[in-house]
Amino acid sequence: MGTTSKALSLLRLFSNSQTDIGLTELSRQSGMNKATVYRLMSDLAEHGFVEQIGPDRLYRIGPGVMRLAVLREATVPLRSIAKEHVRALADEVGETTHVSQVSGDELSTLTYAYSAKHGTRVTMEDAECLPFHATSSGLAVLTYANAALVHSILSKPLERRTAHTIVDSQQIKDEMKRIAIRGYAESISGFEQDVHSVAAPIFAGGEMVCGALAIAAPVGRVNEALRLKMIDAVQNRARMITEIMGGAMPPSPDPA
Amino acid sequence: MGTTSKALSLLRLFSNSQTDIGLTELSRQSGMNKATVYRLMSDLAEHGFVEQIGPDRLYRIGPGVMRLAVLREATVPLRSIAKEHVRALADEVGETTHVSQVSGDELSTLTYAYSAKHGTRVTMEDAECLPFHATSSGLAVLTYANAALVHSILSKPLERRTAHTIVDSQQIKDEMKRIAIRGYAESISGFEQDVHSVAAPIFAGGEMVCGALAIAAPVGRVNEALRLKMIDAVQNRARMITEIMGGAMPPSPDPA
DNA sequence: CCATTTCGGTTTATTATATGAACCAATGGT
DNA sequence: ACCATTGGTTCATATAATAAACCGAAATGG
Repeated sequence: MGTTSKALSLLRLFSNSQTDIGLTELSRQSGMNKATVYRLMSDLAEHGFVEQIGPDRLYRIGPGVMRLAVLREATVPLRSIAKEHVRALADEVGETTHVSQVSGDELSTLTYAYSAKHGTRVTMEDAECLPFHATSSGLAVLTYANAALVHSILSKPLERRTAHTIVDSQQIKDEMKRIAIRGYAESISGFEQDVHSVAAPIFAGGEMVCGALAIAAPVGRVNEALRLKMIDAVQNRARMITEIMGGAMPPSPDPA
Repeated sequence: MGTTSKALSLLRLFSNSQTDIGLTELSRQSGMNKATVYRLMSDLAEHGFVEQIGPDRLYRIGPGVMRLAVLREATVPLRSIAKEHVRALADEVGETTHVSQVSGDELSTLTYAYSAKHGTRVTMEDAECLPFHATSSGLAVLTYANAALVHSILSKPLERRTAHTIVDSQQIKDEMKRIAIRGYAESISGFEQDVHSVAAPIFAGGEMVCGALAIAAPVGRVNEALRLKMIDAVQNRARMITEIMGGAMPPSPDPA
């Protein structure tokens, strides 16, 4: 692996459950030598990708990423567009909604919204990485992703998140065929227990899938009426976002 | 220079006036060999920091930075806080406002807001890099920055942006002393012709300056009444943001 | 319509750079 | 007082980065 890749892979260790990490801990989790990590982190810090904070010199994501993010949004405004629609969709169906985004072989939450309609709701975290095989968003994306990404995901062993998680790659492929025909993906307790979610893909710049829009509700609340409403609403909204992003949904495959 | 630094420095070439750059162009502008740039960009692309787009394979900032940015905001929510106050301040004084953020030895626009009050206004661009010596925001930040940053900025030759730009480092230092006493910085046509701006520093996590809040108005519109209003308003708002960010303004130096 | 330039990408011998074990100094807990 | 950790540093060794030349494809232009 190249030196640059090593440096960038260190950034993957940061998450909302681990926002501040020390030098030794980074070394441990990455498996790299402490001296190496030190130099790499120094390079990253020099460019504002991380910063060191507090008396114990923990690292955290730095301000430099904000400039790039603002620039990214000025070029491809997925997040700002998604924010509006996620809000509107949450109000429309009265459940938690979110948009996630593909980056390489990762899928991460870009923005989400809660509905005030019910006292109980599915809760979300910022910048969470979602598994492709265990979430409706992941399956929606995977269905329309290029063969390289599909292979990359399905060739590795699939983590069992709950008793309902599908961990057999062939079953995933079969499900993808059905999703391609229906136009939406569905997951019942596949990622988190008691969460029922539906998702539809978002395309940008032609027929390239760039993410997914999803609705997540507590399993107990999803009767058939709500389910149909969720499916209908999520597809409509996803189509709207796709259109604004200058994307196009590829035609449904011939069911024959 | 380390390999990682070289890779990251390539990202600096992207700006709102140059969002998509080809391989050869990157090589030219960075001064690095084309093969080197190719490999570095491949590494960056692998991690989603850049992506290649279109038939001519131009590079642009990739989706991967969004995950980090969302994570950063979840940790240090400067942008989301700034957005509200920038909006409120623009409405309050009827002029363009913006918040910029320090990252290493760069200062970049984080968010801005226009006022609908007047037909003419100062316009802004996303993610623009501001010179420390020629903008009120830059001077506000520099005044409270650590000695290393001050030296780093003032030891290089200062670019003359307009006929009014101060390019003498000693004059900048003198001005910084005045700013420290007054608590705000002011620049009249120092960056762009016909723009009069005032700025106040924002602190986070103790007495560390992390950026600045500024108001920019057309020179012709700034009479003494408006000027005083701008100065008062920008300082008040900056204090509010600082407080929310858990920061503290260092005490004014003894005028003696 | 052919010649030329420019593009993104690739190869390979050379060389500069990254690496990691051992080592410090400082801090904190027992 | 001691041991275990921490962040950070050193330097001989080994590995990975580099740059010139090259390739095929696609524009460019006479």
